[in-house]
Amino acid sequence: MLSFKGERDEMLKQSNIDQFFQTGTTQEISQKLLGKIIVYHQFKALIVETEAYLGQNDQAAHAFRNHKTHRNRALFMRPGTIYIFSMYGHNMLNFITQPQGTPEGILIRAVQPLTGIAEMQKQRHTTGVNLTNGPGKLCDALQIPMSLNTKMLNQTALKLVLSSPLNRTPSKIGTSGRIGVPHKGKWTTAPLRYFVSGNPYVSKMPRKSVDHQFNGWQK
DNA sequence: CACTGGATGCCCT
DNA sequence: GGGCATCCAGTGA
Repeated sequence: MLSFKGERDEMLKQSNIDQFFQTGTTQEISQKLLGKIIVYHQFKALIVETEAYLGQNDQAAHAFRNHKTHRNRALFMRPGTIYIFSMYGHNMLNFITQPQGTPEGILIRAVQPLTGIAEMQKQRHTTGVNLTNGPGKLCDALQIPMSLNTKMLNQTALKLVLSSPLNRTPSKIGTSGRIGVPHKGKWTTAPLRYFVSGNPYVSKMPRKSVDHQFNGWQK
């Protein structure tokens, strides 16, 4: 009985996650993720850069031509599923969007650390923006393991916080083609990468265009 | 700052 | 055995 309210709250949160990841296009959800918070154990960080991958028609997506293997099976699961794959020895964190069976997802490319920064520095053997300004770097910094692949967000230690006083709103959302997608025609140039304009933790953000006062967030 | 090449682990053919 | 949704240190302006 005592746990009833707690369980109800958990179910509410879960249906919020479901809603969030299947309301709107994957491009729209990618932009809504900017300023939301990832929590993993003692680590908290703001999402500042995302990329949309659009399923079976997208030449750059792992699910291109409805390609399904053991490695990418998470893509075909429920919205809010965690998809992690490793490449060149680095883990990459993705969230699944759209109803089950539609293999679209969002790659988290960069975050701005909020808590656990000392531990991140120890883990990464570096400081500053290099802690988390890339998809492999942020998984290393937050120590996100492959074992979370195919798990649901918020059902393990890895949470996504959709509404909190710590969430921020970008002053301006920048777009570009996705990184590392060469020679794929319109899928190379399509503006499917989204970032908080002026945030120093965005990958390849020129030092010159950094907003030193607000890091690209609304006040 | 822009560009380069080597290291790297794991999945797939 | 190849390819990759990367990272880093090195070079040369």
